[in-house]
Amino acid sequence: MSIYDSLNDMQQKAVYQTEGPLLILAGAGSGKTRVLTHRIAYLMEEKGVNPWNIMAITFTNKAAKEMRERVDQLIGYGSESVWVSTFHSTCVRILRRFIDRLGYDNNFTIYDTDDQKTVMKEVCKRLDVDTKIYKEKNLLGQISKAKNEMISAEEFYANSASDFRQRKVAEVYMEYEKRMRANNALDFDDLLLKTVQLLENDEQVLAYYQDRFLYIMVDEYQDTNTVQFKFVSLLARKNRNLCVVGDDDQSIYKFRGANIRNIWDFEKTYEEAVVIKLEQNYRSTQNILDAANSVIAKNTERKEKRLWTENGKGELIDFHHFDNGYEEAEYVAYDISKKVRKGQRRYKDCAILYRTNAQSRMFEERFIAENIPYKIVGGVNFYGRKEIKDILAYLKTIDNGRDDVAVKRIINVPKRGIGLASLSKVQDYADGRGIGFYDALKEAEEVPGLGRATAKITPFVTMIQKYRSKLGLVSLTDLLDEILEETGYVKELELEDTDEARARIENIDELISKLATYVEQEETPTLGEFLEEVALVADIDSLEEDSDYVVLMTLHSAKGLEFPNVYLAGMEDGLFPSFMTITSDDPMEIEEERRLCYVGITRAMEELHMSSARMRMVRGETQYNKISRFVREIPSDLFQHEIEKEKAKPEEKVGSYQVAKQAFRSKPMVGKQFTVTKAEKLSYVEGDKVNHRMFGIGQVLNITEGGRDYEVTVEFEKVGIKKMFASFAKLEKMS
DNA sequence: CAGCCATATCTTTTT
DNA sequence: GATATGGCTG
Repeated sequence: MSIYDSLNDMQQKAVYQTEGPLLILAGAGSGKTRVLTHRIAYLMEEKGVNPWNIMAITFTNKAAKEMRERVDQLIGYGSESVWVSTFHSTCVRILRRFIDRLGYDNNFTIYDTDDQKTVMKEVCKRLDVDTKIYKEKNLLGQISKAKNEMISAEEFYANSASDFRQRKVAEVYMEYEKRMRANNALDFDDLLLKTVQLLENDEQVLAYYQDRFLYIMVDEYQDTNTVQFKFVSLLARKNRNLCVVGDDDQSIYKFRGANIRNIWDFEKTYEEAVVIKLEQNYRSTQNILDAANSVIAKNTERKEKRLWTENGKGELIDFHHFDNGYEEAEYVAYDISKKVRKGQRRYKDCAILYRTNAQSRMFEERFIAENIPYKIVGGVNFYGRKEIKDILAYLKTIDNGRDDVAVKRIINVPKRGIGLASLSKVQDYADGRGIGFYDALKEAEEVPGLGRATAKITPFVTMIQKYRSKLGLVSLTDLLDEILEETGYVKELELEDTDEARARIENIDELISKLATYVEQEETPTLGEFLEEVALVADIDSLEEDSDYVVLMTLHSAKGLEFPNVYLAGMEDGLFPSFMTITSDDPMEIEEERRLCYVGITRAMEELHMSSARMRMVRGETQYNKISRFVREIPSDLFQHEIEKEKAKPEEKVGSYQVAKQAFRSKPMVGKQFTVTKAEKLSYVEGDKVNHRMFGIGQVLNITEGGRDYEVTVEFEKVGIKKMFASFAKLEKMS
């Protein structure tokens, strides 16, 4: 009796296939982590492979941690030497050691999205880029895309000669790179990109890692992008023992550069590859799998798989159509507390999954009212909070004096009376001398025109220098305490005496204990390493098994998780699938959305609920959405109740109630609203066909005269009924 | 220079 | 509806 006997035939085959390229197509819930962990165990125990010659790469820290724990349980020795980590931390480890060969300093800092934005703002200012036309976020998106495709700033520039806009973006890209380098900082994309550059340009380093990682395993392969693909290929080129695990039906990160072709073309890239399909599902009931299968079957391009299970049929799917989002939240809250009260479920058995983070708010409000413990994953990341970023910026400044973004963030926090004018003088001085911002601060008295501000800057510099000299002498926790004490950061919040300030203090306390935990864990804790760890955590990593709360998160965050009882909320056309994908010309977009739905359904083990709302507030405007097409793709005999047919004439639904409510609401504002531009007369009337630049063609159902503007209700062919202000909507009448 | 108020934009998803 | 940004004033 060996540990491998508990695996099914296909799983065993995957475990025993240790040599050469291997593609494991693992359907949802088919035990792929089991296979990977057993495979690692098998390599060590039966094949005598040294643990440090094995590498397993995942996307999240949570997955990495889980894998390591399970290998530990399986073999109980040597597992700590197996290299199990995420793409990003793997790269950081490599770069910390060798990035000096690319001309960077080895103690580079990692910039998150916020920091990138700050840099981008400066870039735009410097290059005189009109951020009304070229949005910072958009520019960063283009740069990120280029980096994911391994296009350097220089190449981008060379390719942009013909297009004015592209040329502008190229200039921004170059300046952005220049600043990142000056700050000795890398963004998330750089971590991968620089590592690949290093491996490509430095034979020594490449050979070192190729000989180190003799067996490579990659989890969630369907979500790898071009750089990640390149990274893995380079490492595996010599020994070719590359095992990738994934499910093309769960590829949901295209927007982040993931290339589903990587998994589709694996057999072309590695001609000798062995392919193994895992289709037996151990997670869900047959009904849930049937629903998932029928939805995903609508996709045209995919590797055929059909999940089956030995579990019973189980319960039917529960679908509800509510009038609005409040009722939806109310029902879910009620249903969960009922089940907990009856002892059928614990809170942690239940998860609410939605398309957009914004949807979490209503559930949150309801759960607070009903006293249901909950945890929201995603949204504003803990490390994205203002107070946390401020304090981390202090630590970063102390750790790496070249991190201008960090210095600028805190130089006037708490208020020291150092304003923008002074800062730009310092910046000019720094630019003129070709030195960093912080170094310029050190020479404040040399900076022309600073005047009185010098006296405010000097104490700040002295303080930072003091802490810097203390590094390594006092413990990190003491250092942080001193900083908080000396700057008066917490004291200021205490004086504020608001709920918000108290929440911020709590967050700071949590950061303190995180630092303390880190210091305890590590043999030789360093500030730099702590900052790095912090930079690479995702929110999902914080999910704890042992606490009992309902989990709320986006469908994206839910990938890889499972819950006995799942609620898929907001199943509406326009929300899920989103307008963007409905109106897109590219049919692949809706397919990606459908895969997301497939991911959602397959999270459920025993019970699956779905719900839609007829009316929903989205960014301050009311939308009337139809039931999601995905719901209708599920055979009706899988539902507990019959789902209403689509209304032929949806006009009734808008009805008099809506008009009356609208008139009522706009009345008190009438007086002053007349000053606002209001079209004298609209070019269309009820019943006309109109065109909207986003939503396409539709028919005008209703026009209401509000105080400020006409409110027009239109039923669009693609996205359903929308209510909009005439002056914003810019509807064009069609003949 | 800091605090207040008006406006604009957001909503797809995140390592 | 909520938040980030920009402009204005004290």
